Amino acid sequence: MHAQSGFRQKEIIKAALDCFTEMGFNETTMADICLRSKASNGSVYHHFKSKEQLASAVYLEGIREYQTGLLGDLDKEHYATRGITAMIRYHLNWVARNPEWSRFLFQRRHESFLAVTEEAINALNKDFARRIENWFARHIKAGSIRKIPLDIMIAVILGPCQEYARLYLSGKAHTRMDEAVREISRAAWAALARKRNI
Amino acid sequence: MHAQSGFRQKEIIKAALDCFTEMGFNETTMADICLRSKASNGSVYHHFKSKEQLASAVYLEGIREYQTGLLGDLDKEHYATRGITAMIRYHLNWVARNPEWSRFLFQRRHESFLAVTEEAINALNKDFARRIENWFARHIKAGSIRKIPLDIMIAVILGPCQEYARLYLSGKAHTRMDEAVREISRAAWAALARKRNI
DNA sequence: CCCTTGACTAGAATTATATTCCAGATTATA
DNA sequence: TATAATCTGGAATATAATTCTAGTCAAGGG
Repeated sequence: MHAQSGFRQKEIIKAALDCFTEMGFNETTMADICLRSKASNGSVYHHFKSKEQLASAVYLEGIREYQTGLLGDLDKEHYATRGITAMIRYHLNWVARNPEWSRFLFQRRHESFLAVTEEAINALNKDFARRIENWFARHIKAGSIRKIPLDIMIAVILGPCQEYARLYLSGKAHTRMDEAVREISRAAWAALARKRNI
Repeated sequence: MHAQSGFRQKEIIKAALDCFTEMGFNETTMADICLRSKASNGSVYHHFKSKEQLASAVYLEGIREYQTGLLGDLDKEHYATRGITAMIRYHLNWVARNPEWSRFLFQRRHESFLAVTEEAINALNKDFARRIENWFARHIKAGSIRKIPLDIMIAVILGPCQEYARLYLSGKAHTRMDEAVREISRAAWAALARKRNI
């Protein structure tokens, strides 16, 4: 192998992410990515068949990291309240720790370039959704969470996180993150709890 | 004037939005826009100095329409509960009625091309934010809504709308929209009400 | 009525950038 | 070591944005 197999590939993905965060997706040229990754044009195109596919690869790398971590944290929690808080905390912490990935993942979510890796992304999402769904089903059955359609559930829990994260990433959030976790968790729990609650 | 002043301009904006929705921003070429709007290359560049600026104009047109409508609905409501429901209903209805604008506005929100019209956008947003802020301040003062930082408030109300809208627009929402309005309103109210509530 | 001006339109020329191509280098393996 | 597979470099090509030049058209002043 040259150095390590996959080494170049990772270098290029890293460089691409850096460029995308610094200058935006449309603005970064392949030449920028070559320069930053110290790989030649030919090399980049050997590993990724287009700018779009490279962007997809960046996306995939990020989403995988995010999802596995979230599921890890969630599975540790057996009480509904704590599980929901854990999700919210995980999401916001992840954003704080990985601002570049976050920007890319959450803002590029609907880019058409993702079509290139659609199957891979769908596979990831499907498994992720299934496991999240199971967790909720368990708690609805047990009676600790109100019976609400899953899409609404997701909207009520993740929506506020996303919106706060958006503000946070653009420097427009005033509330500290730990307080945001508390407040958003409280809101989510008030909305989802079976019994009356503060 | 040729025909009507500003007529060409509007034609071009309309054509651009159509192209963007059908093929995505990156994928549509200026040639596509010329073809669809029946304007020549030169004409398009006479009215808009770049593809980016054209996209900005599209964005601006949409956001203005959205914001004025929302404020209109909100100002009609004097009870806190009803105001919050009105906001949520307005948002989701707007998305349902204007899927193309919605996709463009909410997905392109962070595109760097917006920098071109930054001042105009900031001016709109600033006024919008001020008026929203006043509405909430009134109700917090009156004691009907818990005292929560504004960014969290926005996150808790608009976040779920956005997330549901995203699912809706990509055809992944299962819950009907009128039910979504009810559920999300209930959730928001549970989270924000000063007194215990269902 | 003619001339000038400014707003607008057309399409060709230019430039920037993504993509393709191919020759050569490096590594793994037989 | 021979050979195939993988990888790299950079030039050549293609595509699409942008600029440029030469107009057309309507309105108003002299």
